[in-house]
Amino acid sequence: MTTTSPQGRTELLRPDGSPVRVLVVDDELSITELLSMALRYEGWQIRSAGDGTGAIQTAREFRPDAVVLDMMLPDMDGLTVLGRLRRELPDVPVLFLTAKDAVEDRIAGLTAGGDDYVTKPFSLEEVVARLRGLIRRSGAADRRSDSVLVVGDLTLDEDSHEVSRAGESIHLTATEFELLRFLMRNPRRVLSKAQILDRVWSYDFGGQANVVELYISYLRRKIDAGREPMIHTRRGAGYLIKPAAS
Amino acid sequence: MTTTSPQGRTELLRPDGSPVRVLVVDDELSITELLSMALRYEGWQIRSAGDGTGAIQTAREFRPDAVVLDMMLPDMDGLTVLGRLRRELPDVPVLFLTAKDAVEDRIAGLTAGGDDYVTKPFSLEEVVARLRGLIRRSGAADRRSDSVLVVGDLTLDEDSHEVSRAGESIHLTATEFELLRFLMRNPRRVLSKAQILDRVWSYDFGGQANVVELYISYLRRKIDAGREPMIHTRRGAGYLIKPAAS
DNA sequence: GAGGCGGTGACAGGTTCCCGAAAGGGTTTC
DNA sequence: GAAACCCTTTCGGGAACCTGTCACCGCCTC
Repeated sequence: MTTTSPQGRTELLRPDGSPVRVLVVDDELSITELLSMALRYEGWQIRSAGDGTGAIQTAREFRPDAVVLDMMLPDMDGLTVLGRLRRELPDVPVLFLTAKDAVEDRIAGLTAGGDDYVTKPFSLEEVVARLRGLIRRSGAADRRSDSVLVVGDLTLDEDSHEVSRAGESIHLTATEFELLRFLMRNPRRVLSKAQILDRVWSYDFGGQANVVELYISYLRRKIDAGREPMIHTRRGAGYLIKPAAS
Repeated sequence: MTTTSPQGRTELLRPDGSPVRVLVVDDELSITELLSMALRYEGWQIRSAGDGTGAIQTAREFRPDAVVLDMMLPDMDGLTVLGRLRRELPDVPVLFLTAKDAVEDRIAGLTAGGDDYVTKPFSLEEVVARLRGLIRRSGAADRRSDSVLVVGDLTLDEDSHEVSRAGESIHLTATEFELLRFLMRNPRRVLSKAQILDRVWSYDFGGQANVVELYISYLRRKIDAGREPMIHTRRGAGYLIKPAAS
């Protein structure tokens, strides 16, 4: 089932209409708070834990529909936590958080069971998108919620990462894709450069806000080139996307 | 739920009909008083605090629907206050106040959870508008309150910053937009130049009052040009906006 | 008809935005 | 392991745009 959130976007709901529940496990408070805020904003119900023991306990009574799990916890190994989680909740999908340089064989095979992972530092759009994918595929949310965003004659498929305008396929780089996804998930709403930076770039990105301008210009070249423009600047406010015919 | 206030404007209310509650936190008394007055005028119930400790205490018993939080407090770091606030009130949206030149990395990630910020010096219209947006989106107020102001055949969308008259789209600059928003939120009421200056321009604006006349003339050119005028002068009193056919 | 108020053109200064160029880092290919 | 390639980011110039001041004129009020 999908419905329209207070934000005006469609959100995932369980078949019974109650909000999706997500458990966030990380030992860094700043990370759990960042994630909790972002995921709550999706309309999901969030609990967090700071270590493996707490994670198992919380999982037992909270019965989440998905888990975000840092592989690096103070009290026990990520794989151990995973094992115990699986005993409690055999079918719950898990999104792993790993350090960028964490050896790949530690996480090799983890996605085999339908789980997924992202490396730190991550962007919130990425985490939200992967989590949505996991929940959708797990069947915890209604299947009718599909993965295609449509704004005017522009479509973006979150599953296949395919983008097309007026039937014509468009190739985007990873960053361009995430930027466009964020815009399209908030159509007709002005998004400030700060908001865009906060959602699309990694939380530790220290660079200039003008990467946003640059990537907007890339998107325009690929999406608006020679057509009625869909990406609009609101000077002093931000950017927004809307169907061309209006 | 929306209702009509004594001032004749529609205002946000909680689902149970009680007024929205807002906590204002700033160490400068002049700022908390300025904001308290402006927000009370919106029909909201206001409490204020001058430091982080007071903020947490007040939040605990006042249970606000939104918080205005200066990032620069005497006793503790803004992020610390935020963390403790979140523990008390996980879902309350926060509007941050930051110095214009406060480096962007201090506020990085803050908009991610759906929170927002304005830089000092701010205009009251801006603060009120953002706060309304936050409260609306948080679901604390009734969903029916939407983001579109309508006066006659003139509409203004606070989300997309779109303005149109008789279906025809009109492009406004940021200042023009805030001025029109203020007029449209007070239709059929004369607003003095002093009131307009106080609400639409920053509280430290030192310039001539004739910027108001200037911007009124800009608005007329864009909104009333070649049409039945909606913006009217009340000589010696101020300006007002009303539907053309009356 | 004098004085005050309001409207608007012209303009300067500042800000914001766009995008070319190029560097740095990572990945793929051979 | 080197070369080639792609992606991301920084830098910076130039253009476009926005804001507010000043000056002048016209209209309203008394």
